[in-house]
Amino acid sequence: MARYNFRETEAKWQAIWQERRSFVAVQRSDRPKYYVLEMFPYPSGRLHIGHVRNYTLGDVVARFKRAQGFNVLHPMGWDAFGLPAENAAIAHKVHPAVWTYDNIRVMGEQLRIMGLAYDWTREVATCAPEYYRHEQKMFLDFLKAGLAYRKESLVNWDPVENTVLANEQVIDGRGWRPGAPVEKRQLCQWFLRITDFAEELLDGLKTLERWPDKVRVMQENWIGRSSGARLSFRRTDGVAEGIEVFTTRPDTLYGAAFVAISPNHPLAASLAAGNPALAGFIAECNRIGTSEAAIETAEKNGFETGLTVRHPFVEGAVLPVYVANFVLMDYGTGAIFGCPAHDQRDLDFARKYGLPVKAVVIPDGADADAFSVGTEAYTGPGTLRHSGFLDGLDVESAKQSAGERLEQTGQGRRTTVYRLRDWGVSRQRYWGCPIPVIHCAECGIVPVPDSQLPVRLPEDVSFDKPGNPLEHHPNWKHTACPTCGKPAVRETDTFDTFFESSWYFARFTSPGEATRGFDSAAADYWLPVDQYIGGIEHAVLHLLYSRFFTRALKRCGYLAVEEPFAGLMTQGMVTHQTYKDAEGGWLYPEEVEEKDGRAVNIDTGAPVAVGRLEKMSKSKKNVVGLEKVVDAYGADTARLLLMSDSPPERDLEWTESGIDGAWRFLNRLWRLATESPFALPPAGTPIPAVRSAKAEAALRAVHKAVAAVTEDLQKFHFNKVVARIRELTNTLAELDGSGAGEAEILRVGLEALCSLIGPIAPHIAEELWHSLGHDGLLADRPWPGFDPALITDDSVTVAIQINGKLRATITVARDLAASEIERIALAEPAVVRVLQDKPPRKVIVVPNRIVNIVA
RNA sequence: GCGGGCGUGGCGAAAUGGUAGACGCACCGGACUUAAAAUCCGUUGGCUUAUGGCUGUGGGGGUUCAAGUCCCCCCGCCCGCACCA
Repeated sequence: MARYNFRETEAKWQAIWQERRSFVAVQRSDRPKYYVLEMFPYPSGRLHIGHVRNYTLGDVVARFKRAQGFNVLHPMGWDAFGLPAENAAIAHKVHPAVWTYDNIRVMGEQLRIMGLAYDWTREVATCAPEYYRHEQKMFLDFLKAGLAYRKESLVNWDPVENTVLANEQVIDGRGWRPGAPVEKRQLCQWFLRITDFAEELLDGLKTLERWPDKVRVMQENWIGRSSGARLSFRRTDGVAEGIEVFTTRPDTLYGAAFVAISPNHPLAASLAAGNPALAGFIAECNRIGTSEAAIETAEKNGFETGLTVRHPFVEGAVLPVYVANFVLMDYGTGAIFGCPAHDQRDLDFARKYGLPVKAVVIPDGADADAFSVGTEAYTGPGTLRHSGFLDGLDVESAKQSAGERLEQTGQGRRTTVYRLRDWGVSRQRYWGCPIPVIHCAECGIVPVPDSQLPVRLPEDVSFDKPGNPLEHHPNWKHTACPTCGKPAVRETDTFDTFFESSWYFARFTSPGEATRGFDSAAADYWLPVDQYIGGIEHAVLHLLYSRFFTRALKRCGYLAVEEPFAGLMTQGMVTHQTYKDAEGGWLYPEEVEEKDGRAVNIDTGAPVAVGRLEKMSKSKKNVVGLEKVVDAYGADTARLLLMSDSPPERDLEWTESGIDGAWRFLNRLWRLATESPFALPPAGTPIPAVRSAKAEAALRAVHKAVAAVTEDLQKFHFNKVVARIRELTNTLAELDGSGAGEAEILRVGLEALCSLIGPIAPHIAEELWHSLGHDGLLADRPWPGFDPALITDDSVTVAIQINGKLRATITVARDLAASEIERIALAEPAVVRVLQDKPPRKVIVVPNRIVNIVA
């Protein structure tokens, strides 16, 4: 018999699925809907095998849910705007659009050979005007709703990419993609008012029960809610305007020793105008920058301004005002009061500048007068002392009470602040969606009227000069003001590319919709996405932006849901060993072979250093090409390995032996179905009532496997699914046809195996299903059920322990009375031997499971 | 510093508080073969005086008839955030 010919088989079934439109989704009410989505890729070039784990995970879910009777939507598209296209344009003199669409074509082909059950009729590319025109409209709606605004502010500037980055896109002081240190620049930029939703976005996390805790925590931290009070310190120099600070510890106000403002605080700037020394100090602070390394090593420095302010509660008491380098302008009010005894940073500062340290929170059990703070601030619980009206209160009550007093005296109010900043969406680049506004000298900022949408990117564009090509374009930006008709200039900034990915999941519900981004009825039918799958790296970026965007769209009447993704799975990376030659250069896996237990260069024989497991990436050359694997083993084999061994959220190591093992298994399954040593009865032959013990056990194994695989698929325990399928295959392989019913049960078992492995290895499953004599598609078959009576055995193995140690096992009838089990257990030779005639002190019998004898 | 996660054979991993190591990879032995590949069968946590015994889930304690699993303390690794007032 011929080996399994995966090349022919996979191509054949892919063609049939396409021809029969098997995975084209239709809105219908007779089945519950299920929307499964993988984070769509940026078309950057070619996919390697590591990329497709994500898509395979989604595909297994999609195919399983479809078999279970859900109306499944499983679309795919391209997050097609982005800087790499422009960099390629600069490096290779190729137009970004050409480069992008080339990559889409190549990567689309790659996805197709994996046999993924996508509804390709819904494919979208976000760089198409038919797509981005709708987000221009959304932006204008946001503008009307007050959710978009323009302001000048200090922003993150990436000097390599020559563009602004949002806070979320700066990691450790560096740009999120190329990793260049980010600078601060004062620029006029468009922002989306994500902070309007800070509370909702935080509260909404609680409803996302099918999200990993890790992601929820990360978003929680990013939004960063703190409750406290704002209060204004009155100046002693008669200036009416006070210094407003935010604090989470109003209870410690009696321990206040100073007030400090940020070097970027407006007051600091105005004071510096008449004070060269202060101006120098501020310049020094800004020079050091905000990078992590700089912050780590920077000493706490302050500059005494000479200003003093009045204590809010203590008549006559005054505090000095400093400019301090550790006070951030963009958190709270850009000013703090310092309570050295109960804040480590304030303590360090106070010690350095000789400020008083007065403990006002006394730990329970400590002597209020003797308690003092040395080099470590006390931040724990306790009782308020030396604190006027707060004396005797605990910390929580004192916060309350101090807040109330501030409100009563008109000096402040209790409030909540967030770490979250508004989302800056302006980018100074070409390959993005143009921001649809016009700057008119007379009328100011004028939205582009709907009738003039989309604002298309010009096709004739030059990348000769550094900076924004739209800015340099000879005529694109020149236009007439829609309001007054006079010459005006287009906005030349484009949107952050996270704009496109913030609503594509809604576009997929009605991708042909021409008047709006999507049809509301379609969005309301399909959304939220029931299962979203992607990398953890978007925990705060894309996943937070999308949650905000969905709420903003709801406010503007586009759709009804608030949370776009009801379930989220963050898959681990695919890793591979790394190889380096003597010069420290990376080598591809195919350049390395093993010889006498050592890794050597396949051409030169030179020794190769085997490095640690790392995420597959082009830069480390530890990638395995997708076509290479599919050519040698087929898509099913690759899919099987990607689902085996590791649970989805953990990393998966790609190895040659792993792919061999997966390939061996598929061939074993193939042989079992096509080369059985005894003839299978025709499809539909009933299983005889009288059957051999072996046949009976096999039948039960089939039902148990169906039950277990169904449950494990539901829980996304795909590695266990594969184990169950292998187990059943092993059991069926032991049938030799000698006993009554074996042939019928082998057929039933093989049919079940087709169904069970269908979501993972769909091509071979279809082929075997067909070869077993079925005409229809396995993909159209309902998920198999099981007989509950057959998944429990009539006899059970009961473990017998003495003092918790296993001494024997006995096989008894299921649900045998405890007293009977105890009698049998005590008669076991091993038990008798260990007990040596001494009567047991106690016997615990857990029916059908275990007996523990306490001797 | 704060937050989250993890720690089980040579490796990837299983295990509603109830027989630790399912399933696989690798290794070793055997069958088939002139030979190899492929395939099939078998062994494989460690120690041991071996049809048995002891021991074993990062370390230490605790709860329980029974702990990889629950509780407390400690160690190590990974990830995220971080001058956040």
